[in-house]
Amino acid sequence: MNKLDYKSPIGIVEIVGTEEVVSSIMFIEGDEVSNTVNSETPQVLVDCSIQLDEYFKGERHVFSFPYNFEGTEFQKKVWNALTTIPYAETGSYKDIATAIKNEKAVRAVGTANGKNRLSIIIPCHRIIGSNGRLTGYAGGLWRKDWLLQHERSFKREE
Amino acid sequence: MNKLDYKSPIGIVEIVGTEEVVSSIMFIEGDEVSNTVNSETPQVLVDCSIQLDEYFKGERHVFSFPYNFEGTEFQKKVWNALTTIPYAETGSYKDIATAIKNEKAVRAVGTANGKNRLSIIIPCHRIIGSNGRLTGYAGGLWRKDWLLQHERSFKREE
DNA sequence: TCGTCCTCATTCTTGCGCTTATGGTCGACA
DNA sequence: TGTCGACCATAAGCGCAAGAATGAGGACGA
Repeated sequence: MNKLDYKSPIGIVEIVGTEEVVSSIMFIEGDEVSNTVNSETPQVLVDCSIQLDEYFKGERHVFSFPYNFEGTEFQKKVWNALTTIPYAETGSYKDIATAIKNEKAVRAVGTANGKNRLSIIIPCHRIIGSNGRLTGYAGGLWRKDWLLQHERSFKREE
Repeated sequence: MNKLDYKSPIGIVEIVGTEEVVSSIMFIEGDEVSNTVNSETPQVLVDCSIQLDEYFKGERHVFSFPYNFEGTEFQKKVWNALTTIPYAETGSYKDIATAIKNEKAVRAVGTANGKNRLSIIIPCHRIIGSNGRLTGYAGGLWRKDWLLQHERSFKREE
């Protein structure tokens, strides 16, 4: 597996993938970059890091590079539903449950959410509790909070 | 479990049992007696060792003290069949298989035979191959051979 | 005498199914 | 606010059952 680290304002992001697709984008501990770009780094990983950089600058609201996620049927449905939430907006776990026609599977949605390996791209951070609380985030609640505020500050006027 | 060692001409025999019945009589390695008679030794174990001594002297052909064996239904049938073979005589594995009305279970008889824990009392040593070979014995083939010759030399004239 | 195949209860090994515990929830109620 | 019960997919823990391997044999052919 090829790896490439991107240094974001809120920590190192490790990008993992094959020659053709990105399979994992995760915040990792520490503040040192271990995997830098070299002659063997697949172009897709470089593209990903560039788009992430644009995202953190507030310039990019939508991503477009090849990625794939693997999981159970249920998880895929949840993750696909997540991508329908627009930039800077939020939805509740129940909204997702309803969207995939399994209204009572709110907790299962939470679990599937936590299994997502494509941070930021699949916007887990836009899912909050029905009461407005953040409730949880694999990368840490403070990052979830930061990401939401970041998106709101760069929201396009309509 | 109470234990008592008996020193036979062909090695130490370990007698194991409760206060009332003997449950195991096995040849063990080494030539030193570890468990000797003391005030706590159940009478049944002492009786057993006495009868074994008589057997090894050629004086006893039939045993009579309380013992019990545990095993599957099949094993019990095999072991019961074994006890019908008279002193100094032999039978084949097939004979036993036939006796328990399971003629083709010759190998299974061999396996059950090997699981017997009451050496000498249940005369595994009297079972030999159809071709006359000894084929096997948990305590070692040389002991099987010795026991058979021993019994033949003390066989009662009829 | 040696090798091959047949046969049987047991034990060991796997794998599947069921049960239980666990979460990034929600809603009602106090 | 805090507590509590309900609801859902996973993961992990168990139990049981089917399959493979084993062994103290026997019959047969080379």
